[in-house]
Amino acid sequence: MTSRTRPAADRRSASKRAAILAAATETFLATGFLGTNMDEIASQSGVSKQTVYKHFESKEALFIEVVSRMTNDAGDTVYAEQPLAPETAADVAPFLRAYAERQLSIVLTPRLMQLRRLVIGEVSRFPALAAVLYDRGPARAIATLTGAFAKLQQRGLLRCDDPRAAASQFNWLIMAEPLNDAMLLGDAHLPGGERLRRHVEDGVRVFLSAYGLH
Amino acid sequence: MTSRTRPAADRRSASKRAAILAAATETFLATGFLGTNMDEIASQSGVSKQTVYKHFESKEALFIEVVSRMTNDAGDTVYAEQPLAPETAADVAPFLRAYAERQLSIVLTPRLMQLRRLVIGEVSRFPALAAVLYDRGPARAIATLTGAFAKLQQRGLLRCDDPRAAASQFNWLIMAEPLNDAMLLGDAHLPGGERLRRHVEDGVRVFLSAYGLH
DNA sequence: CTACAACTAAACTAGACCGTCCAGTACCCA
DNA sequence: TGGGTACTGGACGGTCTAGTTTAGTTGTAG
Repeated sequence: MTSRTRPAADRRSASKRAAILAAATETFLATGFLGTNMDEIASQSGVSKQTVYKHFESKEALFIEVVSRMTNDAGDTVYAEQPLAPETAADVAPFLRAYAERQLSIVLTPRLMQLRRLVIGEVSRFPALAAVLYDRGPARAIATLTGAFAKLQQRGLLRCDDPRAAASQFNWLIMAEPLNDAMLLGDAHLPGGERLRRHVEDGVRVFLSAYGLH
Repeated sequence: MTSRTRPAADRRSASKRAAILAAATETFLATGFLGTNMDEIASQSGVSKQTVYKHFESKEALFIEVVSRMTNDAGDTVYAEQPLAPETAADVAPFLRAYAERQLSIVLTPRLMQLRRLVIGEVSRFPALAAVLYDRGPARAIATLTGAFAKLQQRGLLRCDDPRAAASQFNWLIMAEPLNDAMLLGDAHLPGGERLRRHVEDGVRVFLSAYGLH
């Protein structure tokens, strides 16, 4: 048994591991799974190839680790704080607008768009990764909204029999257009500032025509 | 000059070309651009590799041809016939439902989902292909809807100042959820029958709460 | 029958890439 | 100081693949 804790060596090893993960993340995002080679990752992380294989069993294992990690981090960032549901009818629209703008500005970033493209392109090779992204992304967003809408319904601030359906509709009313455009047309088409605000405004108006107190 | 028309040889050549395109389509859809090899395409199409390279300059050229062709064919199928805009207020909801169901049932097929995944996964390598898919897909759908909504607005059957915005909202209210789910969770999650009808029903109801006469 | 174009089958070139191996080095701990 | 562990750097085996070449076949047109 050599396994008495050796803090210095462990710290060194951990930092190498982190460097490998960082380089692998950039490379996989830029060139995809098959388009990436392990020599490149090693050289980009300033580490020998042997060390890469000491930390990760194979290219596939490294890829899975990279994508899972990024997906989880992104999910945690988006849902770090839960906005509280409003108390009065007048607060509903501002609440929805604030939620939507926050959601859009966090999710519609070049890195997350590229992660999404990567995962979608590898659905047949790595279906589990896509399932995780689904779970940490849209599923989590809609679950959160469902909870908020159910509360609003109880307080008589929203007229929705089916909070789950309303949540999905709201989510996609807000996210679908910019997400789809960016997916196909590239990150240059991500909306920002005034465009984003108007888009949210329009979506919330339509949603509240159907479900608001009016 | 040897180029006197030789119908028999030309027919033979054209059918080989078609066989290559068919095999290449299946293979690229199944395994992606980098995951596909040219020997496989040759053998699947019952043709020598030399003949593949006689018809297509390179793997890239063949890929571009395959994807462009499939994208255009799909676009033409979806928009083969334009449903006419309705004349009376009572016809608006059924018209929207019919449009939506038709659109969904044509677009949400395993082959088109796989094409979309393929193109999205190759956005950085082949941005032009993604732009074409955007053009033949969502852009065309929204343009068609914009025209219909403008007509309905003129006839006083819809209250929308901005037919373009309304068209985008309607399109995504209908398409976004099933499209996104299928993209990440696979074709097994494509909705059909009763589920699809209820989804359309819900979407149309929300849309008409905002833009209908009532 | 001849010329010719398309095609076949298979070998081949040239290079990329995953994963392993090995000899030697740096660093930490007792 | 000695022992052990992680790391380096480069070579290497084995495999795969885009694209080319070569030698020979088929079938059609005139």
